[in-house]
Amino acid sequence: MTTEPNIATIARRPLHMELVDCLRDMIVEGTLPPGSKIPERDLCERFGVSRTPMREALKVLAVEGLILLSPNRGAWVSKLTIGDLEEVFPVMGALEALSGELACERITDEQLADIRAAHEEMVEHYRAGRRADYFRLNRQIHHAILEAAGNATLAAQYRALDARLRRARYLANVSDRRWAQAVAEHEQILAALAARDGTKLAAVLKQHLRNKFETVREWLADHGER
Amino acid sequence: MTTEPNIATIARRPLHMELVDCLRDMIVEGTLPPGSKIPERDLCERFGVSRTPMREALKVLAVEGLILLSPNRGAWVSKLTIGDLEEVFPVMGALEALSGELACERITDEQLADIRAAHEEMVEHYRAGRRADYFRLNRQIHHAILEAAGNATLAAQYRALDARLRRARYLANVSDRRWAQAVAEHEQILAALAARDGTKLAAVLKQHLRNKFETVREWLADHGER
DNA sequence: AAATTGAATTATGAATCCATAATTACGTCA
DNA sequence: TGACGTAATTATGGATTCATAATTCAATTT
Repeated sequence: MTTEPNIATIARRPLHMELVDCLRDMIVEGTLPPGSKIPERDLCERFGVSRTPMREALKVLAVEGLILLSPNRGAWVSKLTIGDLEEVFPVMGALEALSGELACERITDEQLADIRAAHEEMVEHYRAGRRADYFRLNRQIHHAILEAAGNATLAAQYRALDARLRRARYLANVSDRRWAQAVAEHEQILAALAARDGTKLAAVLKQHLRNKFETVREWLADHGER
Repeated sequence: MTTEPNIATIARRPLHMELVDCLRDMIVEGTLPPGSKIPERDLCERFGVSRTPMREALKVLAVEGLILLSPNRGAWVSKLTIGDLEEVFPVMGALEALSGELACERITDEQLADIRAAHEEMVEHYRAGRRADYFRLNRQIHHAILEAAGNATLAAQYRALDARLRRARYLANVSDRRWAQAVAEHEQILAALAARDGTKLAAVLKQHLRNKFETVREWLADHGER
């Protein structure tokens, strides 16, 4: 929300914010694997900070849903179960659809051009089989659509959920068939955006999301966290 | 998410959680008015706690969006502007619609009966002009629908946004016209739920939400926080 | 009189310390 | 050998302390 303390400030970021970003990355990238206990003291030593900012950071990550705090027992990295997945999917679907509708109302030609460029580059990476680069551009495109929707509240909500899934998406390798399908969907996404067809875009994005979810679901079923 | 530390624990709640709940209420009820600075030290004395748990609580509330932290400058209660409102509305609308659809898929006859009972009581309060009691039951009904939807992720997201608006809804007096309209909509909500008509319920809930928003918007326009 | 500088005050950020709950390790007994 | 109970250890929750950034306010200058 919009409460600005009177004066714009340049101050350096507090330690706990720095820690939140570091820890979030560590969780998303699997350095801190799901279900593992978070060794508060060890982390403090590793980062060279005292427990106070670390504890503040853990409180923040708990609200974001990435870790779970148990009174007097410490912090655990939250697991992602198939059940969780089935809960998160409809919520993200609703948000994703909304982002598509809003983006079509508001996107500028310039923003569209940027997305188109990223799309072309992404397709190149797909053709060359460069998974990591593909994923980077993919993320960038979805981020840009969210940006074009021009709704900070929506973006924040979406990103919070996305972070919880990204851990699994990070590990799950898409099959060739699903990958091809995803690229085809991206073509449709671009077309709908260009036509400013919000209803269409919402539908495509939702389908695209389902694709992602199936990938994660299969991975979870195999590498089973229960 | 579902990570349970191995053993279920009965332990007493940490202080900072207690504080989060207290402060959230104080903000929602206007004891800490929007835009005001939060006097950390004073609050610590008032509650008889040290600064450590208080600061942890402030971090949590900042993630929830109820307060705004400025490095080295302290915490302010976030304001709600009309611009914020227009951002939050579509997001809540999407979540509200989803909750309606899911509730229709899953609600049990027993849950429906409870909601019907609450509805009857609420209508009584409306007829008698008891605003406070009406609001309490109203909130209870919406809570029950969210419960019936059986999606904890959805519920958490919705409640976070709702808390940010409740401050204004708390103060804004609905006009007689809007109040009557709201009650009429609640009749429709009940009917759609009973018929398990998810599409219909989603539409009604969304319209109902718009009603609420217009009330808040008018109040904001008058008692203008910009 | 208004504005600017600098000292005094106050509040925040972070580290350390202490009490207590939880876990682990060990020893005893069935 | 295995289960139980108790002591030792460890980790967490909370209070306190210290350093530093921000604010206040008075004094000086224009």
